[in-house]
Amino acid sequence: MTGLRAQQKEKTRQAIIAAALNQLSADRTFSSLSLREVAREAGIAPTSFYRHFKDMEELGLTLVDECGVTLRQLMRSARKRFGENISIIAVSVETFMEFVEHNPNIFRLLLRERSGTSKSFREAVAREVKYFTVELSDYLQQSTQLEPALCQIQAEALVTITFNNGADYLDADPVKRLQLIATTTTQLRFIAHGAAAWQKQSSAH
Amino acid sequence: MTGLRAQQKEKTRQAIIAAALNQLSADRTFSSLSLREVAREAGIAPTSFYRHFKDMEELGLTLVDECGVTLRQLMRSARKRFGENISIIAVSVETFMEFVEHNPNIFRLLLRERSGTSKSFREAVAREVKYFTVELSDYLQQSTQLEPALCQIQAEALVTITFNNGADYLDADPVKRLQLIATTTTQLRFIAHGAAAWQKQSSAH
DNA sequence: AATTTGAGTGTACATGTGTACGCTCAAATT
DNA sequence: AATTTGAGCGTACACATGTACACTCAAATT
Repeated sequence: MTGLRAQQKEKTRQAIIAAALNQLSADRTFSSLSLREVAREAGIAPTSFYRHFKDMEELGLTLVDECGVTLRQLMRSARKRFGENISIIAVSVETFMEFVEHNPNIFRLLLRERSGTSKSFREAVAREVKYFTVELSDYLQQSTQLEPALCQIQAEALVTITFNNGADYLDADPVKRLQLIATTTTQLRFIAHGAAAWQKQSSAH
Repeated sequence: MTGLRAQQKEKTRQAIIAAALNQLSADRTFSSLSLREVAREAGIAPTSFYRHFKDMEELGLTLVDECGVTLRQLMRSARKRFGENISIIAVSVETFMEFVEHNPNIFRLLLRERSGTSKSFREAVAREVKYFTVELSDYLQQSTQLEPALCQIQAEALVTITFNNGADYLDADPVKRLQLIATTTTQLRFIAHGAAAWQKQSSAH
């Protein structure tokens, strides 16, 4: 009892999402997309759009949420790859950059709307980044024995660096991409090292 | 021989710039501004705009450049405040956040157009960030004796962290702002500490 | 079999946009 | 004093947008 009707609806809903994602590129902000254009590419009349989303904004928030799901899957897969003969930092960076490489448009959406025009967008992105940060902070806490507050600050720095280098990765050629992975890894190690030293120093004050 | 005519022109040119800056706010991207609207606020006819700028894009690039000038002035003043009884990291963070506080709209412009739609915009912002990074890297090199490559990577990380926390600073209330200054300072120290340790470790390999 | 529902359509409209074109008239140049 | 220049104006146009409204017609419900 799938509901043949509901099935079709879901199908065009996906077509709308796909059309929007497809139009998000290096030179297209989400807010520069038009309802009509998205509808056109999805193969429906402009007014049919409203059967699925109240707004372009509602569509955008859906995309951000979808992105969050993908990112969390990614993190799970990263944890699986860790432990053989590769450090947690290296595997995280590599996995993240793979994500960027395979989902450039949706990553660009996150990147832009993080400091974008719509408050609910900014909040949605902040939420996704927070998931990312909290899980990392928890991981650091159990694996490094550092103070919670320190883990939190450290995690925030790690995420910031990774996220931003991801942005550069988007526009880089293959050679530059390898360099970027190396640079990012080094910068993350700076932070990890510095945080550990910080705790030692302050507890031995 | 100022040219009374040229004086007037400069005046309306500044009016255009002021109007654009004024319209850039938390919920207005540069690309969402319209020529007509800017002209309206500047008190001129839409078509008069073209006497001053070829494009909205040309206006935007002018704003970015103006921002660069302001930023460099800021860095000079930061260096003057250093050395009394405050560390270079602390004074840099404070100065930067002051800049953000006093020029929220222009900082938002930088922030957004960095990953924005127009290539020439992205390049212009990248150029300004690079000035910032290079000067910092030079400073690190002469004051810490670390390898040039290491200084460069370190400077990039420092700038990334500062820039991003500046973005959060924009939307924060006064209490959160003080916290942010403290957090940022700590994160920068992590990096500085980590970079120094990195060099020791690798030279003693 | 009769009725209700709702996804998708097509038409229509008001609004805002960038910019082409020809004008004015005061400042600058000759 | 005569001429040139150019900042600013007003009109006009073609175009794209969001969405209101009344519709169809097949699937779902009764």
